[in-house]
Parts: sequence; structure tokens; C-alpha cells
Amino acid sequence: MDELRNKSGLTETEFLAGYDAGKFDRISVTVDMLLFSVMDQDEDNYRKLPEKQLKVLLVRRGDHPCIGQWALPGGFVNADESLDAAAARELKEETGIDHIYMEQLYTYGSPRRDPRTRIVSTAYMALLDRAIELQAGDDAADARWFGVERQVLQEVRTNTGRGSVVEQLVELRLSNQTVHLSGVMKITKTIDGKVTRFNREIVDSCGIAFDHTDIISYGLERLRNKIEYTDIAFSLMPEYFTLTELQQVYEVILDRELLKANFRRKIAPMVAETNMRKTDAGHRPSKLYKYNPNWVEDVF
Amino acid sequence: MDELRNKSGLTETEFLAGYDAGKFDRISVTVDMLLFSVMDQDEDNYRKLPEKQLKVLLVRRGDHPCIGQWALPGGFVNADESLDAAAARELKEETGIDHIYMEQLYTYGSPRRDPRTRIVSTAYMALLDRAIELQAGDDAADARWFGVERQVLQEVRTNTGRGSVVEQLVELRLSNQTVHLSGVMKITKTIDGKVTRFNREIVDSCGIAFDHTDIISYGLERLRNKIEYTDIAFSLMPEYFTLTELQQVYEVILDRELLKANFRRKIAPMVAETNMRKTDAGHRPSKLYKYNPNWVEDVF
DNA sequence: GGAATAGTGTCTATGAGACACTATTCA
DNA sequence: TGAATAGTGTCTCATAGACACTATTCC
Repeated sequence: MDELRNKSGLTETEFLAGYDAGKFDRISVTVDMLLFSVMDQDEDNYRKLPEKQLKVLLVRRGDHPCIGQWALPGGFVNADESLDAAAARELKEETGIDHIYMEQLYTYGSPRRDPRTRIVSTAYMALLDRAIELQAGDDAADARWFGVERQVLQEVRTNTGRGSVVEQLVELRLSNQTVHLSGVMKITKTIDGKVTRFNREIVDSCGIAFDHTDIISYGLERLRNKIEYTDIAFSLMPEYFTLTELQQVYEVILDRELLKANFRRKIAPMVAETNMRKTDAGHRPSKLYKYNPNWVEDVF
Repeated sequence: MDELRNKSGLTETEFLAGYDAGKFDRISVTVDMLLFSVMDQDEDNYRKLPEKQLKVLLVRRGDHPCIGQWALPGGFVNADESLDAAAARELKEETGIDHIYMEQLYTYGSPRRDPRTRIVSTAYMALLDRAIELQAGDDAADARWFGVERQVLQEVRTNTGRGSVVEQLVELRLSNQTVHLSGVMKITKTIDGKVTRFNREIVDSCGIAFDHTDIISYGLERLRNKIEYTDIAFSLMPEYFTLTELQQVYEVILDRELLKANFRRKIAPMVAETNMRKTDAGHRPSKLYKYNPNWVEDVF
């Protein structure tokens, strides 16, 4: 095969020897890591269960651009590593964690999304099954968990002659004890004739760096969709858990309450009972379950 | 805000003036366009309806690397355009088409996926509602439609101690009157404890350039999933169509037959009847429908 | 008339949702 | 004992699937 020659009469080996990568614009490529976890809120009443909250990990930027703002952890892709490997490496560097669920989310490539230079960034989403202590004085000097809330502020539906436009204003609020961040996205679905287009635009961003408001809100939407038809929720659970804890994770992500009996029927095939129980809770103990790894879904 | 200074005492303006993009490895970024359409097969019996087939557009490579093989149309992203814009531009250049459905699929970034240099490529999927004539002597000298077939060759399920592994061998066959291409993917889902990982690997590729076997098979999976819960199928239909034609499009993408009565009930809210009919077909004429752009789904 | 597609009616099985009820700890 | 959660039973309604049937065109 190496004997094939192109119009200039070159074999592939000869062609590659003379190839100049610099003749096309080269671009900096980074990965950003959207790390979610679900953690307990403290509860004063010993009898009540602690509430759960969806958290995202952000890092305070210590340098320009967006100095002082909060950003997703991430960094440049090295010459010899795949995007997946770069994302896993960044996660490990920032948090010391490995072997957790991770998937590629979306690639952001607006020409001016970073004032330094043209940067294309591939966002990944990862899910963590526990709270981790963030060691201060690390590479990421100032990494913190933020509680995540999302709210639709406004929805406008317009009928145009050739179709319709649906426009939503969605607010994202990220907060912990000391810091409160927020951003607003305008998400538009336009149907023009038969052509449907989606558009996402950051309308307002308060303390969130770059276009990370968009990434976080998109990741949240993906998580919300996937929890309905995959087993992704178990990536957020410890090895043993009660069904109520599992239900709380679903509720916090879907942002609505579920009926216990129905929930249990639905997830029954995905879990396996153990003979352990969680006791000393000020009320009836509950069985501990674990993920049933032999659960068969429609695979791919 | 510009008055914030970093540890070196620089304002953002000063910082940016001294920023050297070259200190990190820069990478070539391209877009690849997976363009699908559904076209009629010729039918000899005048009474029978023509069968439909899913098609993908490929371009024969005239230069190294992968000279002589068939690839997705695509090209380098320009310095000043977004990824979406680059994908739309490439599509327009190769086919003369614009204003069609398009979405970002996935970003491929293995270090050695292209022998020239490190290339990260963002794949897009677009859907076309008609057959277009491919003008020879174009930029893409040799662009052709290929019929797409996918077949699961083997599925192996293994129970490991800590979980399970499901491994599928999937063959992709692309063909037209003169050219027959094929590729085989090994798609693996590994559950290890609670951590689920997916892996896609090209096992064999016969005449399909680079990692495009992976892109095409992934796009096909995405199309198959989305046709079940979105209105994406209408992007593949002309303005007016019969319900049987619409059903054929679903069948060709899902690769299974559907029951007519059930199909019609299901898509009824998405279509609007017209008072036109399709006649002279050697059998009972059928009503023409169009997409109902006021159909309300759960929006986002 | 007959070949072919167009189009409809209805039964059943399954699953989602609502709701009411019983059971069990432990301070 | 009572506050709280754990856990179950059952009804209804909506939807997916199977299947059988009627209707209409045009050669």
C-alpha cells in the first residue's frame, strides 16, 4: 500500500517527510472536567434523614484571564495523549481520583471564548460516589464544591409563519457557605420549515469563568436525561446504600419528588439486596442494597 | 475588573500582551461531516413502492494519507470561525448545501489517528431531505453516496467477579454500484464494581480512511436513538410525504419493520394532513402529509 | 377482477402514576 | 408511645404491540 503515489508522484512515506503542519492554523486544545457528586446536607433533627444536594467542583482562578472567578478544572492536552487520557489526568491531578465514571460531553470552539488565544476545549463529565477532602495547597490551590441549582426563569413560545420558536431563560446558581455564583443561559429552539436548530447563549455570568456556565448547564441536562434511561446514578452511590438514598439521588438530579413504591419497582432489577441493614437512625432500619452488575439493559 | 492583578503584578491587558501561545503544544483541529440521506432504490414492478435505503456521503481521497480510500468530507477549522461554522462551511463547499439539520456528534483525538500530525477532529452529523446531484470536477472531485448497512456479527457476555463485560463485533458495510467498503468495530461495555466504561475500537477497516468507520457507526447509533424520541426524521423528508414513506424512513434507520397502525398512531401528533394526494401509483392513492411545526414535545 | 397499497378498529399486555396501607425501629 | 422512615398492595390510565379487517385505486 505504501507504493501508492499521489499526483506529485510521492509515496506516503515521502509525502509525510515533507508535510508541514504549520501551513494550517494550529489551535490550543484543552479539556475541562465537570465533576458531579451528591452529598449530604447536615441535619439537626437526629430522627430525620439528611437531605442531599448535587455538587460540582470548581477551582478559583489565580491568574488571568478571569482571575478570581471560578472555573471547571482542566488544562492543555499533551502532545502524546488522547483527549480521554488528558481528561483523566487532569482529574487525577486536581483531585487525586481515578477509576470513576467519565464521558465526553461536548466540544466548545467559539473563536473568542478565551482571550489568550484560540482555544478549543472538549468538556468531560465525571461522577463521584463520595465526598472527597480537597487538600489545600495543591496544584488547584482553591478547589471547592458548589451546590447546584437550576431554574427556568422564563419560557416564551412564538409561532412564526414557517414554524415556531421556543426560548427559555435558565438560571444556574452555584453556591457554598461563602461563595454565591450565578449565570443565565438563553436556550433557543427554532423550527424554520423542517429545519430545527438549537442555540445556547450565555446571557449573564456572575463569577463563573469563560463559557463554563454553558458547560455546567449542558452537563446537568445530560445527567438528567441519562439518569432516566441508564444506570448512571450508581456512579454517584457508594457500594452499599439504602433505596431511600438512591431515590434521593434521583430526586436531586431530576429536581422533583418521586413516589416511593413506583421508584422501587422501577429500579428493582438494577439492584441486589444484601443482608446488611442501616441501624441506629432513630427510626426503622433499612436494608442495604448494592448495584446489580448483571442487570441487563438493551446494552448499546 | 481590568485592574485585578495576578501574582506577577500584571493587569489582564498586560498579561495578554505577554502571553505566548506557543509554550503549549498546539494541535490541528478539523471537522468531519457525516451526511445522511434516505433515497429510493429503483423498483422494476410499477405497482410496488420503491424501497428506501440509508445513504452516507463519502469522498475519495486523492492524496496521502489514505490515498484512494473513502473518507468523510471535512477540513481544517479556520482561525476565526467556530466549529459549527467550519462544519457548515465544509458542507457547503462539498455539496453546495446549507440550512439543513446539523448537530455536533463527538470529538476524536487519539494521538496517532492521522499520520501527518496531531489532529483533533470534531465530527458533525447532518441530515438531508433529498438526493443531490454530486457535480464531478468539484473541490471534492470524487464524492459519492454509499448505502449503509450495519450488522452485529457477534455478542459475547462475560461475568467477571466484580461485574460483567459485554463485547459486540459490529460490521459496517458501505456500498454503491461500483465500490464496496467495510469496517468492523469492537464495542465493549465493561462494568467493574460500579464503574461502567465504554470502549470503541476499529478491528478492521477495508477502504474506509482514518477512524471514519468509528465515526459513521457512532453517528448511525445516535441517529437510531434520536429518531425514537425526537422529530429528527422529518429532516430526512421532503416537504410533503405519505405516511408510508415516513414509515419507511423509520424502518430503514431502525433496521426493523414497524406495524402500520401503531406507527400511524404514534406519529399522528407530529404531522399535519394536507388535501393533496399521491396518485398514479398502480394502487390506491395516499394522502400527503407535512410536518406539524407546532407539535409540542417536552422541549429540551 | 386482482394486485397492491391505504387506512381503521380493537384487544391485550405492560408500565407509569397515584394513593392507601402496614411494619419496624429507637429515643 | 410516637416520630419518623421502611416497605407493600392495588387501582387506574396511558401507551406499545399484535392482528384483523375494510377501502380504494388503476391496470
